Amino acid sequence: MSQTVDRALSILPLLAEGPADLGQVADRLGVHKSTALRLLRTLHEHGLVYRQSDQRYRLGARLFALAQEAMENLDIREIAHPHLVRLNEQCGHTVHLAVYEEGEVLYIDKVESRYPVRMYSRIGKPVAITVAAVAKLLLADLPEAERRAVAEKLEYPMYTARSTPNAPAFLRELEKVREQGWATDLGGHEESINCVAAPIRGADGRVVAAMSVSAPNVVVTADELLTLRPLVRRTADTISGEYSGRTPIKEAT
Amino acid sequence: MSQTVDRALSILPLLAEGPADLGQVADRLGVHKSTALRLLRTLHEHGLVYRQSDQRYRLGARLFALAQEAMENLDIREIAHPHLVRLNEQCGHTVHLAVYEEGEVLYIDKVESRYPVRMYSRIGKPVAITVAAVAKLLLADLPEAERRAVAEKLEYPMYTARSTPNAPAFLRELEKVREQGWATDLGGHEESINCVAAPIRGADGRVVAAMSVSAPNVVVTADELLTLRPLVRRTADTISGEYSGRTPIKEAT
DNA sequence: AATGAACGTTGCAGATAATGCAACATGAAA
DNA sequence: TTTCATGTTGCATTATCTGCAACGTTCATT
Repeated sequence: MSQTVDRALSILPLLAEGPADLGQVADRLGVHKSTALRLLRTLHEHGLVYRQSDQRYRLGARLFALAQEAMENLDIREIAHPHLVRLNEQCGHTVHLAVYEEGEVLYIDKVESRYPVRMYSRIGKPVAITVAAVAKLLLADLPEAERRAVAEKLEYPMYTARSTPNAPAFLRELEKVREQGWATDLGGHEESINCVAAPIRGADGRVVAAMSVSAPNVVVTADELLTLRPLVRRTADTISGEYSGRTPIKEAT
Repeated sequence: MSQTVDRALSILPLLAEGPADLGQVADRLGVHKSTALRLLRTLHEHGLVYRQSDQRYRLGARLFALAQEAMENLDIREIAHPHLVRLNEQCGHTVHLAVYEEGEVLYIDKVESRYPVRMYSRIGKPVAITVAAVAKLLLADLPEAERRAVAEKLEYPMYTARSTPNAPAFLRELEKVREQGWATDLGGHEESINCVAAPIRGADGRVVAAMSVSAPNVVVTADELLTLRPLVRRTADTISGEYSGRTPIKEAT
């Protein structure tokens, strides 16, 4: 809707792929170098873009700070966190919290069981939307039309033999999930990992978030993991209750 | 340098404080509502801004994804990570990796010892720059003039009685750190936590990152922690060597 | 050492594209 | 219902962005 801003913002995903110099940016934007320069300068002033020692541009530090603040402002995350921790203490496995937003599902919290490996690589990162248990719950709650639209537009990578293969299969799965009110991912993303998930609902009954417990086959079998379903569900319901009761009046000045 | 883009980008930090409606955004930008609307729409199309159910705007999901990708593209992080893990295995304590960027110091990696508590609240978040051991190392390496300028502009919050109180004290500390080539934070941020840090240098000798080991008093005394200094330093030097040797030719197409 | 290429940078004139206005639409409150 | 607040659209004005061409630098090559 605003050409200049549109161009400027298009630079960000471009730089996300890796550092680029002025010429490359200008080319990929389809504008003159001087134009690209001025856009980059503006992005730079706002800290969204950084100029490294070799003169090339890459994404800047302010971006992290913004993402952090945004994350911390999410009401659900704040409310849910202690419950996720408690659940983790009870069952010992990894616990996730995820939300849906315009075609994407992303983890906004995670409590890990054992290994502290690369935790940051997950939170904030888009979820494998076609297979993750939390994604199924979040998508299953969308209005029929939107659900269809999203499902059609997705890609269906076969992470494993059990991955959801295509849109029709996905929609069927969503329908099932919708009816039963919980979801699983049994080796659909990584061969040896299973998950059970439950929805967190707002006051109006709409699903506002979803949480899951994940564990590798070597620790517990899928069947054993499924015995946790009532516990997961109870936790989710507790969070739902707390979230619904709350009046989030926050008058920013 | 570009007014339109400048205005649009100013919306982001504004929304980072919390959700806001059209009127509030327009007011704080000092522009007409219609203008603000069009800017917000453009931000929205790029996923940087999300419109929640109550019509108010808040920061969007794409921001997280961008921050993620940006982080994963940092060469130093990639190179350093395995070494951080190894160090963690050897000493058992929390290990941090941080970089400096235009007035800010931020953690870009972390390997935690025990509790998986709120790891995400740290990575990507600006560091307590006036007290953190890694921050001292990074700032100590700046050219005299810039170091002064940064030090003058900082705030000096007294987290504890041992926090750096003001700019002169900070500059003295930086001078000391600069000479000795390592740094500590002994209860300057949180009363019971101590850190030892060492610099990671590029081929030209400039400090490109800093790493530290942190542990609470209850686990090891400050003196005990300081015995780890050689180990930390050796690890940092190893990373330095690996980072310098590398030719980072990455022709993005 | 000198030449040339590649890249980043600046000033300028023209024209596109952003702005504010005013009117309309919508929905909530009185 | 009326009223108020908020979001939205079309349009004329003009401020703002664009592309050009020339200049400055740096680096590699001859």
